[in-house]
Amino acid sequence: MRTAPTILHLDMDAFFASAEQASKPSLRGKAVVVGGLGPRGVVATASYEARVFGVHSAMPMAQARRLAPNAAYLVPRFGFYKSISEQVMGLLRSLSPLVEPLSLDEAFVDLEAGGVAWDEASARLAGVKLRADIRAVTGLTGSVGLAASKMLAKIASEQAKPDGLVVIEPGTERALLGPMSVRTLPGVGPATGDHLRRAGITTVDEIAEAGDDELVRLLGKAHGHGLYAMALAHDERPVVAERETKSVSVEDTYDVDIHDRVRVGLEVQRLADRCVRRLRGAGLSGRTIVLKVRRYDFSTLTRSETLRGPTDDPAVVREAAARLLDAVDTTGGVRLLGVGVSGLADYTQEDLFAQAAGEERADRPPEESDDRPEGEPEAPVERRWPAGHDVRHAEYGHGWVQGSGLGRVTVRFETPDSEPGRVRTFQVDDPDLEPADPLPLVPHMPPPAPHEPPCAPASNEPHLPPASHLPPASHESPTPLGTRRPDGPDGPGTAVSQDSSGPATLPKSRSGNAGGGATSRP
DNA sequence: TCTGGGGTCCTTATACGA
DNA sequence: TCTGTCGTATAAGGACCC
Repeated sequence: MRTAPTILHLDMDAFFASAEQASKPSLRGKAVVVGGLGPRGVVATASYEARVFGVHSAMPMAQARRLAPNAAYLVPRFGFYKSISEQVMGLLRSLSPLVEPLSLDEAFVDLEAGGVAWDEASARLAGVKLRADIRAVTGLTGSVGLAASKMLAKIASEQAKPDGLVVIEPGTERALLGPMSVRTLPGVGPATGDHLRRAGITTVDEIAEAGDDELVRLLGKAHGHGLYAMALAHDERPVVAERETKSVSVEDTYDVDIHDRVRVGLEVQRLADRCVRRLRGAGLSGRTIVLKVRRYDFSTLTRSETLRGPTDDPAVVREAAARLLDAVDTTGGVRLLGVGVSGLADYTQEDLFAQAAGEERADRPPEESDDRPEGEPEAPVERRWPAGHDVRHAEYGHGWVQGSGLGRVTVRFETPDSEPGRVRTFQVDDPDLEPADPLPLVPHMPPPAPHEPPCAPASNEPHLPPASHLPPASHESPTPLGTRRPDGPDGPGTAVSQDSSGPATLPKSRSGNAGGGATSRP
């Protein structure tokens, strides 16, 4: 156990929702819910304003809509979040080479390995600077926990939320942890929590009192030993930078249960192809094919088959998945299907074929293109406008989809550094309207990373000057609410005019940030 | 109106060869 | 040679995490 709080845990605050608010001025200070919008969607992230209504992650979307009917409901844009995440991870890696990302919005950093911190004062300093850098580079806030172990650093960042920093000083861990709920400890979810409660254990102290043997008796060897150690604040897990992938899988939940057996078979084939595409994209192959079926009553079963050797051949995976499906009773309907591959190896069959037998590939079908059901005519390419996605209009410039339906799409025209914009409605097939990449959240980002997706160049739309033309601090909006751009009728009655007088949750100015957040590398 | 998607790890049962 | 045992692989399910 370390003697100084040199493990840092970063957790971005309501990440997806905050990113959307930063990207869309009209949503700042408002309830925003990001998640699946279909009839079976769940909440991925709710903004703090939405949490006031009781909305939280993993809640069914229908329930969220009942609790917060006036919130903005958006579909997740993972590419956008990933590009922000890469900026944040870059900042973390400037602190230490030992960074362990847990997800797009969370990571551990070993500050000692980076040489930037060895005692409490230096660790705190690194945490403070990190938070400032994140704010400057992304415009978003993150919470930081510092402690002598991973578990405690994570608990600290949880306490720091939102937008804070908490240090747990070595020596104070037991006293801090003792009165907390068992659910605080990593690995204790609803089931284990219930299990412990039935045994009369509800606090961390009570786990410690119960003893190692009792925990193992209740929860089994691995879980029991592990939990007992955690309760004593013993956690020696190292920060691990590189984790190798153990499995690759794809799954779909359908808006309505599928009853048609033929259709089930076709869906499984599609999923197998998608899975292989992902597998190949990662340069991997695998031996074990897994089929997952969730039935109408939510009962879930998996069937798996292990091949003699690893494959990344779509035909092989499709056939294995089809065999596995043969052994599953789907009467009553299925709500979810999934295909996965595990037992991964580090090469692709592509390589082997290329080496061994390059010629017999000719008769294989072109597998990349068959996501589309064959026989599908290509003509009726109904353009889809997912809520929250960026668009560009030839005349009105950059905006985002506020909603669509009945052949029309409603767009709000605003950019991360503009005032809240106005709303207009178009036909879904309006030729002047096209999908666009997200704009950067902060004016001219520090190092224009070469691998950055094509969201880099700021708008060249004449009505909305690029952010870099604006004065640094409080600028006048080129399109203040209420002023009109030339011509065009206003949006229809569906447009809700929004009061933006409330304080923005997110910082817009980058006052006094000399380095632009580009921290020096050690 | 219920309950996503992509993972990880653990437990238990079973088969099999030495 | 028969039987029990041990270790390993496989299969299935469950809990948990973000």
